[in-house]
Amino acid sequence: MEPAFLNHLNEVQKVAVLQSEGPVMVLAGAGSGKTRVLTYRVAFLLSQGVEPYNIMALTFTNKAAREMKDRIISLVGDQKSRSVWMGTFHSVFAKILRFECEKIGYPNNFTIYDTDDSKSVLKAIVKEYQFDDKAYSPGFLLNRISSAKMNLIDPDMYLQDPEIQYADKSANKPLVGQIYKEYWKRCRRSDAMDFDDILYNTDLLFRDFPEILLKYQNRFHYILVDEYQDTNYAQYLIIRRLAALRQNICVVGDDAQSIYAFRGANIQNILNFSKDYPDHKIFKLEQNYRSTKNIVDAANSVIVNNKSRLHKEVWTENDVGEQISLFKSSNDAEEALMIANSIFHSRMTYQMNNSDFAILYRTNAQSRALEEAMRKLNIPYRVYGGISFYKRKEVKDMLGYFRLVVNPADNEAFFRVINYPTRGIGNTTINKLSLLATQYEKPIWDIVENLDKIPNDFNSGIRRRIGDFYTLIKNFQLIEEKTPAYELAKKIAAASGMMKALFEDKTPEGVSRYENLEAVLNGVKMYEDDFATENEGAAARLVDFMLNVALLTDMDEKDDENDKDRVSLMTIHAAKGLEFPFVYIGGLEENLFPNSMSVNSRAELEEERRLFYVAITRAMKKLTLSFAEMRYKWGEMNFCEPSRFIDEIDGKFVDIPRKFVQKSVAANTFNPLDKKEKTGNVFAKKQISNSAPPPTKDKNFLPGELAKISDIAEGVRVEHARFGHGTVVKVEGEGPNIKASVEFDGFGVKQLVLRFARLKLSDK
DNA sequence: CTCCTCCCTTTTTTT
DNA sequence: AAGGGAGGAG
Repeated sequence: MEPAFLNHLNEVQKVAVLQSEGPVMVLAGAGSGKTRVLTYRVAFLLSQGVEPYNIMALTFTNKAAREMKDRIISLVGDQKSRSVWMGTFHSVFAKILRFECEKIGYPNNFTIYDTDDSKSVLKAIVKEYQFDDKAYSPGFLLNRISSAKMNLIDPDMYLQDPEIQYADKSANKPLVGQIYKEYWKRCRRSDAMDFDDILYNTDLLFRDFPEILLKYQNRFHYILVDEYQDTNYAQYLIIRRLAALRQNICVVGDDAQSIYAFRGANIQNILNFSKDYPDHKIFKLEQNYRSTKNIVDAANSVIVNNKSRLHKEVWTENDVGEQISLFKSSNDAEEALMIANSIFHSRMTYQMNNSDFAILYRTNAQSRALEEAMRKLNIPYRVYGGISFYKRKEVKDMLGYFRLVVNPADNEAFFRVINYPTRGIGNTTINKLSLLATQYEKPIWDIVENLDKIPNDFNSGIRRRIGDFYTLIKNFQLIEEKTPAYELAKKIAAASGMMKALFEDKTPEGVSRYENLEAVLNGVKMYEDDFATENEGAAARLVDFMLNVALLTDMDEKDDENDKDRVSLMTIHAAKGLEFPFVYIGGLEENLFPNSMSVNSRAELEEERRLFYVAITRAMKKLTLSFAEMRYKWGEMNFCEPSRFIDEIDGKFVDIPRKFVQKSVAANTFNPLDKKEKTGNVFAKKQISNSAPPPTKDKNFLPGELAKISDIAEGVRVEHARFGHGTVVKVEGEGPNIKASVEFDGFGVKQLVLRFARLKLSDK
């Protein structure tokens, strides 16, 4: 008999859920309930008697996994749902590696290096080899290495591949392969895996050890993958291996929402599905339940501009709803205030909660101005992403101690804590130790451990200090296995001297840092409790906690139950999979969104457009777009052009105030080049003539009007609020910093920054 | 060895 | 705007 909860689904969703055996792909438009299908599928399987530990569900964030789990619990109960393997690719496979990695030469207390650790290793390599640190910046190298690993290319393959070598040589960076090899060696030596290694090594494990693969094939009878369009090659291959035996695999995805190509996501994975599983079934979910007709249609009108996409028609039976609003502001601070104001009023008018609102943006840096505005208007908010809790210095330091206790070979952890709090072991000493480690090809810890057996020139004072540090850490290493995580963490925190150092710092920052340390310890405690629930009361060790914490992001932080009613601020990437009644998208400007890094190729531009599509389709009831004419970047004010994406939305869905169009076109006259491009855009033209009469051509400006910057030229007569009338004698500078020297009648020559001067044209 | 100041780069998105 | 690195004083 079908469980009653299946009545919550529409016909297609239901069929997709009931098709529980064999390969299934669900292609689903935004808001059409794809996560719902996954959730109900798991619930359905459980209700049919499938054992929870036979199901693996991979999601994009830990938060998504947790929400799905809660939902399943509410459908079929706690007992049945608890031991479903649910989580991100990284967290699920890190867990498997913890059990199996000895096969591939890692101890099971391996460390997971985060991006900062990886960069720090790369920086050290470039420095030691005295390579050009401009050409070989850590960020660039990590990108290269990461792409290689995602495509399962190890250093030897990298060095032997003629195409890659040619590309690196042409880019004048022939040494990348060599650095990759050294980086690989050092990670191994430190018993450390970076994010990409988790996938690479999982694939390696399954590739080279068929008996292990078989074990997990027999373990996971049913495999479900969310956001399939964003999987990379390594993830694709792992899934294919695991599913090969039973072929009970269900993937859901939407090619129009693929926004992680920069992280190796490959749309090919969707196309390959049909080839890999000839017996597959495909279901298309095209009815949107989330958004108003206006929003759905506007999103469709944007995405048709992409050439590469699979055919899919998203439609809705929902109300037409309000038109999309467009805000124009003169700078980022004003934009933020407009948005904050609008939230304030909408919340009153429609009797909504703060949590019904979200502000989305392209880059994390944009959150600052928005936060200020929210504070000014006393609107509670939460920023997701940005500087995550686990990236703060004091938190990383504390975790550094934990890491070194759990894995003595972890060099990055060693560097981090050897002299913090300061214990008289300075850079010279650390460099010497580091050099010895490279010479002996050993972790630094081994050098420290055997300092009296190897020749060195440390004086007795330094030896004693190093010895003290060694003893401090060693004592904890010896009891790690037998001590529950929280108890050990508390001891380490106290003995390290960190608690004391920060407790004594009574500055506000110091107090907050101390609180952060307490939060870390609370985190250990909470983890220990969860671990006990999931493992029949077993006590978590610190090593378990560390594996988990390395893969947490602050998207995953649990919301404070008592303080949930906040406006959400996040990047569009982070907003994927979420929905809000009211959505604001800020910073719709050329070179910001689409980002200047992504306007050089069609593929990149199309990804930006998909990102815009994702942003639009987060909105349920009301969408507001916003752009500013000026914005701070790297501490400097810059002029901005409205984003081309605004023009791509069919004008009939957008509410453009009349005065606004005139002003906006006038602003564009500033840059003659851009104007040419704009008028060449049929969409733009049509939109403007649809919504407003053509703007007045203002060659014959009227005296008394505020002058446009382009009008200011040598010889022009102007009027200033304080200095009165005068003649422009010189114009210099560029963009926002254009200055004019004006000879005022009676005040002499003054230099004015035009964007502040508010000059009027004068006929006197 | 430690602490301070100045100068430099950095930001596109994330597990 | 802010954090990290280099360089100098104590």
